[in-house]
Amino acid sequence: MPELPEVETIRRDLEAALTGDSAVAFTVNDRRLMTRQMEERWSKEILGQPWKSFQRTGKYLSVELANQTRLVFHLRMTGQLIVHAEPLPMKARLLICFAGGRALGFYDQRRFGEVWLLRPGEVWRSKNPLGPDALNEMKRDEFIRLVKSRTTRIQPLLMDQRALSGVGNIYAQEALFKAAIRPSRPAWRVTAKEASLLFEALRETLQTAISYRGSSSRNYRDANGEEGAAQTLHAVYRKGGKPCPRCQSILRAARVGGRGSVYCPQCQK
DNA sequence: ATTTTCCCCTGCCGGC
DNA sequence: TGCCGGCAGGGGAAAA
Repeated sequence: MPELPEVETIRRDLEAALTGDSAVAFTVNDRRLMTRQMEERWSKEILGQPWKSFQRTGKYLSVELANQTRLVFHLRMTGQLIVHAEPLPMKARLLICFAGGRALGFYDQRRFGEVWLLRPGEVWRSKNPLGPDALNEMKRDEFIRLVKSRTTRIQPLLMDQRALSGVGNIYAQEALFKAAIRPSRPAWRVTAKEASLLFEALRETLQTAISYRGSSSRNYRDANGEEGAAQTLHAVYRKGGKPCPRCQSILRAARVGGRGSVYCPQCQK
């Protein structure tokens, strides 16, 4: 469930907490995350290197170190990155200890999350390249062209990270509700005007969710271990059977592209 | 090109 | 109360 707003919140937290600090040690508690061989490489390339800058593209969070090595994290469903003032309250899959005394824990109940180490200039995801970031890169005209050019249904398109990156099930459903478009509508049947509205709805949804520090509907936590508040804004996500906040019709739960989706049958056409 | 199914994991929840 | 199947929905791979 960490989508763009949640990853962006964590990015900002880490930037504030760790910029300029350098790792002095780390512990790997889950071999699925990293082989011993990878661990050796990590030791050689990250220890003693100040953490310089923090970037986000889609749902990927990356850190650039002083030697231009990059660490890239993907939290998948249940990953958390939490900064502790001192080590270490619970067992992390990966715990990185910093010179300043802080520690960064990578927690991940379902263990789907991943982390990569990239050398300077190393090519990343050469096949399956990420589409433009939904907030920082995607432009309105390009979005409209994308929507008009595809036959797939609109919700799976919004969630396709090769088409545009950062949008997951929560914000796709919320943006489609705002734009009054049914999640199962074929993308090409969305009019240019509707696509334009959807683009604005999506931006607004993502930006507001960032200002609320993300949605903690399940187990998302920010880098301080605190819940976000954006779940209080959800109109449809996981609200099947409840009344539509706009017209009071009963919201319908369906499966679209193998994922759960909730919409209002009255006001989303 | 698109859709479906399966897989990776674990915890929670509802039904029996 | 306790067990169990289904579900949560990030992604990728393979099959339809």
